[in-house]
Amino acid sequence: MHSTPNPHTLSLFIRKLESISALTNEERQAIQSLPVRIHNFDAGQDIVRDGDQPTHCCLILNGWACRYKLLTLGKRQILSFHIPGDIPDLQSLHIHTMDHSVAAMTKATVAIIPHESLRNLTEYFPEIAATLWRNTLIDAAVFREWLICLGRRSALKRIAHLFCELYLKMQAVGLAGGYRCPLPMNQADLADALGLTPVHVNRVLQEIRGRDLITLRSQMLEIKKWDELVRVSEFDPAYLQLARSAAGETVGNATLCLAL
Amino acid sequence: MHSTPNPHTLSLFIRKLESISALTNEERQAIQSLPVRIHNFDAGQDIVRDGDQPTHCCLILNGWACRYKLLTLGKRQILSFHIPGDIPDLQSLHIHTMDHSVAAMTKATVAIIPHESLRNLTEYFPEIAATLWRNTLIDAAVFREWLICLGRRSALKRIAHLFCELYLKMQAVGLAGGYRCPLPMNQADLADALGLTPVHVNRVLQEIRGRDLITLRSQMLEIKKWDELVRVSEFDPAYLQLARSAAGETVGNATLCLAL
DNA sequence: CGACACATTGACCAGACTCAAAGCTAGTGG
DNA sequence: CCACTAGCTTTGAGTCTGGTCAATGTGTCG
Repeated sequence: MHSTPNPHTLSLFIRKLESISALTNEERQAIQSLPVRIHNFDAGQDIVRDGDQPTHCCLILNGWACRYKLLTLGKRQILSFHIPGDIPDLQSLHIHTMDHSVAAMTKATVAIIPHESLRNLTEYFPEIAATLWRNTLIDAAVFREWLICLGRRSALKRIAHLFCELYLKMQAVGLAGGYRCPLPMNQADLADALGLTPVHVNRVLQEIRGRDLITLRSQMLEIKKWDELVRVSEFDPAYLQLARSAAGETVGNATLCLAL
Repeated sequence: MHSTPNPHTLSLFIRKLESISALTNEERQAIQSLPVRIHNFDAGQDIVRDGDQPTHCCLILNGWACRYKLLTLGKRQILSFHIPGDIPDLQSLHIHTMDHSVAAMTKATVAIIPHESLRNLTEYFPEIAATLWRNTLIDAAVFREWLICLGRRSALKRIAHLFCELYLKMQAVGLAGGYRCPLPMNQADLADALGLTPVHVNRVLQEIRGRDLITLRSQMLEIKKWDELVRVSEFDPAYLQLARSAAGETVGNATLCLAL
C-alpha cells in the first residue's frame, strides 16, 4: 500500500503550478521538500469520504479519480474527474468537513500532503498560496461549466462537451495527443456525471459514433472530427484556463508526465 | 450613480469575514481603510460582463445579484444568486477573464474594491487571504450542490432545495427570519437557475403551494412547513458552512445588515 | 385606461427514463 | 484451451417528466 517517496515525486506538482505562474528557486525548493507519503489505491476505492475531516490533501500522481456524492435511492452524482497533477480535495485545507467523496477510477498513485505543511507553505509564500487558490478557482469554473451543461444542454451536447474538456485537460499535462485520449470510465460513470441514465448514454454514444465524430473502445477515446465535436457541443475552452490551449495541436511526448 | 463611501461601508464585509474566522484589530483596520467606490445599479443591469477583464471586485452592500451565462438560441443559465455581503466576482482576483456575467436582480448598491488593494491585503495578511479563499471555496460547494440538483433531482426537489438554501443564506446575514424571506425573482429566473422552463416552474410551484409548504407572492417567500420542505428536497445545509446554522430559529433583528 | 410584465392554463410533443432481456468481452480457473 | 463468469454494452417496448407553443388572466404603474 505504502511506498517511499522519491525525489521526483513532486515534480509533477511543480510543473502543474508552473503552468499557472512562475516559481522562484526558493519556492521550488520549498515544494520539493514537502513531506509526502505515497499511497496506492485500487480502481473504485475511496480516497476520501463524504463526512471525513481530512488532515491532508491528495495529489494524484498516476491514474484517474472522481469526486462524487451518493444520494437516496442509490443515485450518484459525479462532480468532477481528476487526472495526474490534480489535487481533488484541495478545498479541505479551508473547509474542514468533506461534503462529498473522492474515489480512484483506476489503479492510482497518490501523494498525501499534510495540511499543516501546505498551510506553512502558503503562509511563507503568498505566491504559492495565490497559485493554489487559483487552482481551486479553476475547479469552480469547471463546476460552473458543468452546471451549464446539466441545466441547458441536450444529452448529446453534454457528452460531446465532456469529451472535449477531458481531452484538453489530458493534453495539457501531456497524457493525450493526436486526438487520442485514455478514458477509463464506463457508460454508467458518464451517466452519473452528466445527469443521464446509462441506457440513454449508450444510445447517444451510438449517435455520436454514427456521425463519425469519435470512436470509443477499450477505454480509449479517439476524436475523429475535433472541430465538429467542438461545434456541436458549443465548447469554448476558455474556462479551463489552459495557458497555451493547444486545441488541435499534437503533443511531442505523450508520456511526459508519466515519467515519475 | 456614484456616491461617497462612508466609514460604515465595509462593516458588512468585516462582519461577513468574521463569521468565517476571527480578525485582529490590525486586520480589521486594514479592511476598513480599503479604498472603495460605491456604485448603484438598476434591476437587470449588468455589473460585470462575460469576457471582461476586471480590475476590481464587487461587494454587494444592498440588493440581490446573480451570475449567469448567455448561450445560443437565447438560452440562459443562472449560476448563483448573491445577497448583501457577497463578492460574486472575487474569483476575478486570480482569473483574469470573466467566463460569465454578473447582473443586479434588484436595485443594488455595490462597493467596488480595486484588485490591487485586495492583493496587497492578502499579501500582508495571510489570514485574510485564507478567509477570502475559503469564501470562494464555499461558492464552489454551492456550485457542487446545484450540480447535484440539476443532475439528479426532480423539478419539485430542485425548487424546494433552492428555497431552503436561499432562506438560510438570507437568515445568516440577518435579512430573513420567521420563515419569511424576500425573493426578488420571477418564475423565468427560477427556471434559468434550475434548468427548467418557466411553464414547468409555474406548475410545480402550484404543486408546492398546494401541499401548503410555502406561499410566494409579491417577491416574498414564506415557508410554512420548514421540516417538510427540507425533507422533500433532501436538503442538508452542511455545504453552506454557516457557522451557527440556525435552521428553524428566528433572528432578532431582521434589518440588522441593512443599517449601512 | 392602456401598456407591459408576469403568471397561468391547455393541448400536444419529445427527450429521456424504466424495466427487462439479450449480447459482448476480458478475465479466471479447470 | 475452453467454459464460465462478471461486468458492461446494446436493444426493445412502453412510460413519463418536463418542454413547446399559443392563448388568456392578473396586477401594477404611468
